[in-house]
Amino acid sequence: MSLYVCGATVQGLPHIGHMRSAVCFDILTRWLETSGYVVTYCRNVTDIDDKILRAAEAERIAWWALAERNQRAFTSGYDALGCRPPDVEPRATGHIPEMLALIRRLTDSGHAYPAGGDVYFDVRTADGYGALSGQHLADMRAADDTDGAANKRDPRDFALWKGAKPGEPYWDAPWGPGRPGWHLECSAMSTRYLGPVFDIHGGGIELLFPHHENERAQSRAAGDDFARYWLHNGLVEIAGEKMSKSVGNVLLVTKILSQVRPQELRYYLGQAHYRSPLEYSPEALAEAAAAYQRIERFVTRAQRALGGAADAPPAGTGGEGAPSMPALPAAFAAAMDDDLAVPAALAAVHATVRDGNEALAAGDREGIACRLAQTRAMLAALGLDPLAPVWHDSGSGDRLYQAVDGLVGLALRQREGARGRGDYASADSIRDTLESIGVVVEDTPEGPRWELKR
RNA sequence: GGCGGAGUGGCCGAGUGGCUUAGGCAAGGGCCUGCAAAGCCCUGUACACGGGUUCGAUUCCCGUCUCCGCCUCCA
Repeated sequence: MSLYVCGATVQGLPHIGHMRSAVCFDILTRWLETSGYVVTYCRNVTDIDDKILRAAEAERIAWWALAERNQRAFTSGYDALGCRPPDVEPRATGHIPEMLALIRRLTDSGHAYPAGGDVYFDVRTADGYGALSGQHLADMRAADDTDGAANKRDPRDFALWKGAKPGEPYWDAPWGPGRPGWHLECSAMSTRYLGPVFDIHGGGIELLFPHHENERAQSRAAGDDFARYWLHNGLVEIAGEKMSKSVGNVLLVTKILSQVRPQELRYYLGQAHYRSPLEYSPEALAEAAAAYQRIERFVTRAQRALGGAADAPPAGTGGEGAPSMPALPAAFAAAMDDDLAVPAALAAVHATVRDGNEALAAGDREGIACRLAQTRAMLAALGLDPLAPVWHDSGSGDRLYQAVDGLVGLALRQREGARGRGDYASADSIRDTLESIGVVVEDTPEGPRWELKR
């Protein structure tokens, strides 16, 4: 199964809208793999465009340094949310020869024409232009396109190659120095890695027109069959408006991650159906975090009840263990098979968690083990296994944790002593003190437990 | 003006022609607990509005209103 997703134009820092797209397609690839497909996942990086040049100029740094820096920020965002890296992440500037070759095919076949240093795609020569997005050429508003409008045969024609203006970076080309048009980049890179026909092309819904329509038009005009299926994720909105750089209402990933843990943000972004718009609110984010914590608590309690030792992660978590697949509940699989109905799939997760909690209350080890395995398998398919290594720091924090655990243990022993004497005032005082420094105490049949307040 | 999507109970968010109480969060009651916490059980006003089809519509059809996206760079 081959998958191409439009990644970021690295003009700025990643916001949670970018992350939603990444999470949606990460869930898709995980589910395809869980279903037995071998997936080749390609997500591009647009590292040259007008906005990048402008931003670099404003910061007085090189455009490529700005692009590189922002790309790293995107990568850390994807990593933090447990999105597995694509198999290939091509950058536009690394594929100029492929792009020039594609333009050549289009000019040779009469679908493109050079004009004034640019090269344009002639949309009137494209069969079925508009079919993907349902647009009709006649009904479309003419773009008040700034550059090059005068050179176009038709106002709807779009640039495959943009002639360099003075001071702009450029690559040499038969039509004069310049740089590739945005739509062309994706056509060239997707077919370079996935072949002239591939299975799924994804991206945000705002890319449907003109970006994807144009990709499709030029690739098919060049003789490539191109994508078999198109998937578009809905946008994240704030106060009834889409979140975007151009609107100026972006919520940066780093900012949200100072409020919730990455796995909670992932749960939030992934819980709505991928095609639905997602209206952001701090309350909704907090609810998602609470819902995830409920699942997580079951997993940790079940682990503990079964004797603790962390077992191998279930299939699909990105671990390289043998894919010994625990049985996924049928309701979960059916939901995921139905156009990736994650909300319904999560209902199956919660039902299993409830069963598991009942098993815990009853001390039914077999029931606990079964529900734990099922829950983790389902969560792994969503990239949300609470025990997956991605969510846990390793190394540096351990000694500190040991020290804190020892100190808290000391306080808890004193509290147990007070409770044993019936001195509940002292016991509660100790509990309150611990809570005031962020340590939540919970009494269980096996003795007190503590964890950091979230 | 054209194209596409959406309006569901306090909130988020699924779904279906007549029992899905979807699920979660929040709220109230109960069990458990020294008290809590966690967990489990129970509980509530829902399907934008107006018509129509139907034995029956939140679910189908028509109309109206509102919102969002795209038609220009954008996950």
